[in-house]
Amino acid sequence: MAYWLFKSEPNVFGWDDLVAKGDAGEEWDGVRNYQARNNMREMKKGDRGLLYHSNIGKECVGIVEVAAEAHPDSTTDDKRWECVDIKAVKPLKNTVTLDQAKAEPRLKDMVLVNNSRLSVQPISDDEWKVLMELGGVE
DNA sequence: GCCAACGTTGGC
DNA sequence: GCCAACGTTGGC
Repeated sequence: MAYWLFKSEPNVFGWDDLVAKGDAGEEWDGVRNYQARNNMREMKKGDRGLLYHSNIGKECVGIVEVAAEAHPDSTTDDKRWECVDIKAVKPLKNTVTLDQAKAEPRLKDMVLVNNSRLSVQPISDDEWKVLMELGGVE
């Protein structure tokens, strides 16, 4: 199983909004970045990820799951853009802030720390374990 | 609100 | 195919 990190601005679409969507989840549309799109194409149904709040909070807030694999982005007719559906699994007991990630030596290679602008990022198995530990998830 | 970093666009 | 200019993102 692969792990991913999804970024969003909570005042636009945040964790609470995703939770409100329930098991149906939400189409992660609007991504107009090739790297992010390529990452989404790699996703398999059932892959896990974290939702990260940018600007406000700057923290990972909860665990999400890929509910549907890449399909055309319904918000555009441009064939280049695809997106996946994700749903909320459960919130982290402790949110993991960007400062914590930066301060954690085992996360020094995390994409979030080095390229905070990429909106959909891969997380390695090792990084995931550290994040779960920091997040208070057994 | 500012500005640095990055990605994309378009002229050559 | 290169690179300057531009727009956007996101941390501060």
